[in-house]
Amino acid sequence: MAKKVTIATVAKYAGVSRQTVSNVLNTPEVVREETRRKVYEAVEALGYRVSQAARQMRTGRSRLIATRIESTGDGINGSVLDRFLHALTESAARSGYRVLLYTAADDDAEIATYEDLLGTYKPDAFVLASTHHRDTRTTWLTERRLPFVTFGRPWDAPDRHLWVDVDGASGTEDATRHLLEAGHERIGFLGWPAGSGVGDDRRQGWLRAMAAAGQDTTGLDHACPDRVAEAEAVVGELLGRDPAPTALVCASDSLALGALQASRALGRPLAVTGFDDTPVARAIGLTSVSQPLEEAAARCVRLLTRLLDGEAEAEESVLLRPSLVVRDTTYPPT
Amino acid sequence: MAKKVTIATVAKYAGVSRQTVSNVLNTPEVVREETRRKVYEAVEALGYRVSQAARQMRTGRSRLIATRIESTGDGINGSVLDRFLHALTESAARSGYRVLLYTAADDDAEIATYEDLLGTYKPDAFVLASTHHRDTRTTWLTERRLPFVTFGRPWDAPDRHLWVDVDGASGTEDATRHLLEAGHERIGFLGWPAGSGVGDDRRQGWLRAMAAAGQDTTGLDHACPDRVAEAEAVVGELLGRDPAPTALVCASDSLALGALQASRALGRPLAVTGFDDTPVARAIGLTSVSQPLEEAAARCVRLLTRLLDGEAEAEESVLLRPSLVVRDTTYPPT
DNA sequence: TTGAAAGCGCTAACAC
DNA sequence: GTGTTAGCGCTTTCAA
Repeated sequence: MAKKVTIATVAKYAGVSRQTVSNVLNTPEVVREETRRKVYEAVEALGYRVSQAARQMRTGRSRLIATRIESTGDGINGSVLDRFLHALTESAARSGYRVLLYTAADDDAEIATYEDLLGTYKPDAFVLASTHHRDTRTTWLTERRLPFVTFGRPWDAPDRHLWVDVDGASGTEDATRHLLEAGHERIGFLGWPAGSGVGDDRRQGWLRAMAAAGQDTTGLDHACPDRVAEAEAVVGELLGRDPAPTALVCASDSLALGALQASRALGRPLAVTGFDDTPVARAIGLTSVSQPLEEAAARCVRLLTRLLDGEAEAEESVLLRPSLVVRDTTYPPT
Repeated sequence: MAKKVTIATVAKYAGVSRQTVSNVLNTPEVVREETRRKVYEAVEALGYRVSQAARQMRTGRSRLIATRIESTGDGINGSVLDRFLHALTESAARSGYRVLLYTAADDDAEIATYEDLLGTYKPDAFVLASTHHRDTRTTWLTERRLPFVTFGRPWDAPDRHLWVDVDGASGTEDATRHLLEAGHERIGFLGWPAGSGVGDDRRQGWLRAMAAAGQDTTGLDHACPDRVAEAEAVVGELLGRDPAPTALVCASDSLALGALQASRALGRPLAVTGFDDTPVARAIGLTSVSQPLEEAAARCVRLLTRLLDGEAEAEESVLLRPSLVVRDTTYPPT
């Protein structure tokens, strides 16, 4: 292992004092051009890197962003958070931060983890995903004035915290409009049971588009848990009705996959759209709403760095527009 | 923000010296029972947590394990690494370590990241996934005597580093045997082009099982890139031949999904097995080989902690057996 | 067993 | 513009 190269090594090599090196690194504008160059050369030649631990002891900042990695759950939709996490890691690195991972079974466990982390690794900020009604995590963090951003709106109140989210309603609205343009009229919605922020939001988009087109939606709004098998059952029953919907806007790719399987099993054509543009959608050629996850992650990091640099107040939460990825399995109306 | 509680606060509260507190925390057996209890109480009451930064300055150990988060790629198989990462985070936490994330486009970029990370955050160890032929990362780390484990065998040589892996051949062997027992004889294999360690390993299992059953495999070994669409095309062509295979062991769920779609599109029954038991397999009822990822992650952490505690030499790499998850879509032979 | 002293590498204050 | 001093919180000597 190469011997340690500290700020003192660099100073000696460059023929300046330790402090000057520190200055060059942290407030370069305060050092004379030539000195600065000498120091940079020394840093380069020696392969010097600031020790985070030492820096943290002085500044109290760890340049660490902590976030939770979720258990994949259904797994089809889970991949969305994984892609977000990947993008977050990349964005954070670009801003000089690293992502520290933790797991937690529920909100309480997560809060306990905050306490532990804050005492030990002292992350500068948290990124929370999967916000939900009555989210205790955000209130806990807010009360302690800890910097954080959520990927997902606060669904309860016009909360006093920063967030980044994707406009789900706009996504399902696009999907519905796409089906309307293809000539469909009886377009159903398959979502999750009412009460979830995300799910209800996606339902709104469908309602909006249908209303705009002057279509009646009675008897077309359906819900079931986010599992393929259940969706298949529900849709199977649906297709037996008269009149049956000719198209279905789904709140997730899992539901959409179930719907598609039901329609195939019964040999009854059904146009289906999903949500999240997961690998499965790509694989089976399903039209789906795609979230701009890279953009979302980048915005989270940006919000956070501003917040940490004290330029906070000016910043505002962000609502991004998703896009519809059209694939050709969507059957024409019969 | 609660005021800082340091080791000194605890010492005062417990009525002992600072050093005693440190002893209780690091080498409890050296402190008298009663004193120890007092200190623990103080720690509890004050909610004290050791500062990692300070500890690291003294000990040089960060209690950080660094690992790469990959871009989801195909996404169907990508979920395997995500589940592994989740499990790794959990296992690491149980051993008092946290997982630090980074991204890298290729081996060289990854090595550059090692240098950066080692200079700044000083992770105690690395976990590398997706090992491949001519892996420059492992040699780089080995040369510098940096602690690491790979999830995936070193495919080139009987390398001098620790690894944990899952026996892919055993998995496909089980799958093949399962199909044989169901009465199939012309069982094909659909894998990746020769040259990938993982892919070739999985092919071996199929060969082994077929040989054991006295089945001829000529003309039954197929390969294509790991994408659903390509698999669908390949299998579509295959089913047109005479005689066509009645069953297909696939090296991944992506390939299996493609195969299934081809068989459905043509209305030609085909029994298919996949690999990795991804969410998609679960969703569409595909029989698939499941990797024990939690176990694999736990073994990685265990190997690493031993290594870091100096009990290294005794440790050995681990080859785990996967299990076959049988689902009922597997058609009977015709 | 417990306590005192030193120092890990860095940066914020202040002096030069 | 540059150098000196101090100390962040901890653990590792060494002495009591």
